[in-house]
This record gives sequence, structure tokens and C-alpha cells, in this order.
Amino acid sequence: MRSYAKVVVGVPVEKAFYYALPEEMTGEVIPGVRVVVPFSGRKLTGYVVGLSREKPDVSLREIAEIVDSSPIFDGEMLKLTRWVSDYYCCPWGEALHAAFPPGVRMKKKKSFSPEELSSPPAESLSSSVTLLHHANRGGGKIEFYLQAIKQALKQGRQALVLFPEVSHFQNILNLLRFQFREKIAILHGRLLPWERYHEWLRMRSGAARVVIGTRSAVFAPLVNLGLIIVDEESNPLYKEKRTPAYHAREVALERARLWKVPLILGAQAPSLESYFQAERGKYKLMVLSPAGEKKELPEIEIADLRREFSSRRVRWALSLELRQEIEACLRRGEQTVLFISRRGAGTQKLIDEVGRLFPNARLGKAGTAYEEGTRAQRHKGTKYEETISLFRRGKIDILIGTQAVLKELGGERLSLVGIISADTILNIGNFRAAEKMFQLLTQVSNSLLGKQNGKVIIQTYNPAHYSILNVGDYPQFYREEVEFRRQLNYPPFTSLINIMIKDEEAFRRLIAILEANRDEGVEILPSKAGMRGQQIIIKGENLAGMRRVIRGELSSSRWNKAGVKVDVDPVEQ
DNA sequence: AGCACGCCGACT
DNA sequence: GTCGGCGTGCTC
Repeated sequence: MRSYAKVVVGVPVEKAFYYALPEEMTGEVIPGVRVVVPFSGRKLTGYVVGLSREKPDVSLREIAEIVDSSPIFDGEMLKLTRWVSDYYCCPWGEALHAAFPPGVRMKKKKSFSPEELSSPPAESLSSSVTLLHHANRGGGKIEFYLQAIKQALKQGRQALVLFPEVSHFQNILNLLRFQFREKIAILHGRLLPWERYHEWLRMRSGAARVVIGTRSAVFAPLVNLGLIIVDEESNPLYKEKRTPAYHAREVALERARLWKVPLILGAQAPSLESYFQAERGKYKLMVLSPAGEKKELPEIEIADLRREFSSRRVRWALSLELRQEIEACLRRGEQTVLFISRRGAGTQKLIDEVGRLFPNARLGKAGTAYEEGTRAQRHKGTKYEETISLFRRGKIDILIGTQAVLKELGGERLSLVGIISADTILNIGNFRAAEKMFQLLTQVSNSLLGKQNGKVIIQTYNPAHYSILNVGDYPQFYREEVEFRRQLNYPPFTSLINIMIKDEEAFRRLIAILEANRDEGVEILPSKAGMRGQQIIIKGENLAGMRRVIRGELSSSRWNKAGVKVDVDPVEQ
């Protein structure tokens, strides 16, 4: 009996297309392999996503060529990418692309030892989600992860461990390499194409047993997955900004569900979403306190700028408290980090002021590695890295920096962190502002944990804000924040979809279409987004219907030039 | 994405 | 009369 291949091609079209198989290809064309097909006058590479016995009611053409001698996606991975395309409103082809990175994509006709591939999954592990709420960045959580990984390996399974960025791997990588040596594979965006290809093959063959990676590694081609860990699950770097704008934690949740494997989410300060699920009993909550002697939180002092500047005309960047504390810190021969939330006009003013006030201190300024180095430079070492290195070696007394320096905190001689303006974060007009503030302060104060003179000074016009007052007490912060979210009907009580549109005419057209198909309880909030065009925010308890409308609508090519970008569950950074 | 089809303005 | 603008719609 003849069968027909259902093929997804890399065009922004929602549909799959059917092709006939030439006699000699029967048995070789199976779901998950790539094929070359004739498509409106040209040849395109597409993914076979299924086979059908019935002849579809269209005139068929034949598959021209088979690219892979064994599938690059198994059935589960096809389901996962399908879910990504449904949930994040992108064509299936684009979701498949995201799961199949460039370094690997160009290679052809390589066989991935089929005997490993077809091995039936062992008895399924208990599928559950654990939220590991740990108080510090110390060994407790790594120990926990290692135990879970060992258990998965003992059952003959593979473990997938995600971190928000490469610089966070090192600690666990050293420990894992010590125990498992060549069984470790690494996957992240900065690998060279051949490195990625090499790691891909090792995962696919089952030779790699533990995979450490960043967000895109959530699609790692594991043949015998037994465990997923997402470290620092609340880190916004897990959100992809390009299409499909997936959140690696959400994809991990779906993957764990599909593969029926346990998932561990780790966080110093969990995301509202995750803690909400834990509170309702959907996730198992585990709270880890610091092992050994209890390390004290640093002293947290609030510099109330309202009082500070009410009597004076000149506005200084540094409050009296912060100035005095820097002075004390310098006297003790210890280091200070001054955190600014954005680069810009305020930065130079701050640097000048610090220079004037502390003429003998050695100053350093660090933006981000990205801003201060070109792509080529980043391999050799950038100005940013140089500054950080000087700071680590104690050659800088006062370091002024943005978000990026936060992960460099924790050196021996650092004892003071000053938040120059908490309000630039609290006033960003985003419902996650308080959460972002709390995340920041948690990270900062944990990096000074147990320091004898550890101190955080927060300069603010909002000294009574709950995100500041509750540092060190996550449950209390959560209670206040979740109440705020409930009252304003924000996640986790609702979901959001953000659509950006350049073309104004298309913007109006899309609003009309969305309004016409709007479900009960769904709000459609259009607005101007300045230079970037217009945006439509869709807000509601259940957006499944809206998702369907968006996906169906955008598959029509009349939106091609309108510059439409869909962001499901947006996370502004 | 590409490409054809189609219906309006300005050219040899 | 035709060339070509790009709006619209289709590709198995």
C-alpha cells in the first residue's frame, strides 16, 4: 500500500504539505527525517512530520531527495515542537528550526546509530515538578542536583541541566567532570558549529549522559531522557526574544510532561508563577536552608532620598549614608560596588562625583561585556573582562556597573553594595517591577552572605516598598506581590500576549479581527509603542482561543510586510 | 519566503 | 495601447 508524507517546510505558513513517495524511498522516509521537496517552482528542505495511508485530496508531487538517513527528531520531539508552535503562535517549521540549530542543520546524510534511537524507553519515572527554593547560592542546591543526576544515571537515563548563562556552569561542571568525565556534553549559543555538531551526535548516540546548557539546550536531542533541572528558574534570560519567543522553563515543563520525567526548578527567589503553582499543590515545594552554621544576611539600610534632598537644593548621586559607608569601607581596605540600573547620562555624573569625593580610591566602570566589546574581541578579552579581573584581584576599590556586574559579586573583599536608584527599577511601569527589584536585592544580599561588614544600601524615594522591606523573607514578599497581581488581574491570575506591529493600517486591521473573535473575559489593549510601532496586549484567564485566532490569521501572507511579532507570556528585561 | 496573478497610473 | 507598481493569495 502506498503512503504519503506530511511535510513541514521552512516558510512562514502554518500548514503542512503532502507529498507522494517514490517507490524506492518507502521505508526510508519516516517522521523526523528531512527531505527535499518541489514547492511552488523551487526546491525546499522540509521536515517529515508524519505519514498518511489515505491519499490527500490534492494533486501530489513527489519527494525529490532524502537528506537524513535516520530521523533528527523523534516522535516526542515532534510533539514538543508542535506544542511550541501552538503555544507561542509560530509556524511549526520555525519551532523545528529553533530545536535544530544551524551548526547541525547544514550537515547532511549522517546516520545517528539507529539501534540507540529505537531503544524503547525504560519504565517511566514518576513525572513530577519540584520547586527547590534555596536560600543561598551555596552547596546545598548543587548537592541536591548531583543526587538527582546520579539517580537518573543509575537508571540508565540521561539528565538535562539548564542554566541561564554560560558563566554559571563552571561550578557544577567541575564537580560533574570530576565524577563523570567524558559523559558530559555542553550546549550553548557560543559553541562553534562543529563543536555543536559534535555534542549533538554524542547526545543522540547516548554517549553523553549529562547535558549542561543554556535556554536553547531545552531541545537537546536526548534519546533516553530521565531528568530535567532548570537552575535559577526566575532568570529572564530563559526567555527567547526571537521567534519563537519561548520560555525555556515553560518548554522544560512541557518536555517533562511529554517524556514523563521529573523536573526540578531551582531558585533563590522563585518566580511568582512557579511559587503560585507550588502553593496550589501543583508543584512539590522544597525549601533548603543554608547548610552548616547559619550565615547572616548583610545589613540592609535604606537611604530615604525624600529626607536627604528635602533640605538641599543640589541633588547628589550619593546620599550621606552611602558616602559615609564607602568611606568606612575604603578605610578597612574593602571593596564597594555601586549598582546603576541603566547606562546613560546619570553614569558620568556619578563617576565624576565619586571621583571628587574619593580622590584616592581606584575607580572602575563596567557596562556589559556586550557593550564594551565586539564579537571578535569577546574571545580575546574585553575591556569589561579586564575591569572585572582588576576588581577580582583587588586593584579596584569602587566598581560602578550595571546589571552585568551582579554576577561578578561575591569576591573576598567586597563588603558594600550601593543601589544608586531603586526607583529606576520600581518605576519602569511594568507589572513585574517589584519582582525584578526583589530578585535584584536577593541576589545582592546573598552575595554578601556571612560577611562581617556586609552591607547593602538602597537609595530610594519609596522607602516603604514591600520589595525592599522584605528582602530575606520570600514568603512575605510573595504574599504582598500576589495580592497586587490578583487585584490588578495580572499573571499568574491571567496570561498576556504582546503583539508588536510596525504598520499602522495592519495594526487597526488586526485589532478589528481580534475584537471580532474575542472570548468572554479577554481584554484587548492597543497602544503606541513609540519608534517600534504599535503594540496590542491581550490579557485574559484563558487565551487558547485568541492563540488560535492569531496563529490562523498570521499564516496568511498579507501580514508579511506589516512587521508583526508575537510574544506570548512576555518578560521585559 | 517566493512567485504569479491582477488591476490602476505614466510611458515608448 | 503596454510596462510595471505592489496588494492578494497560493504553494502539496
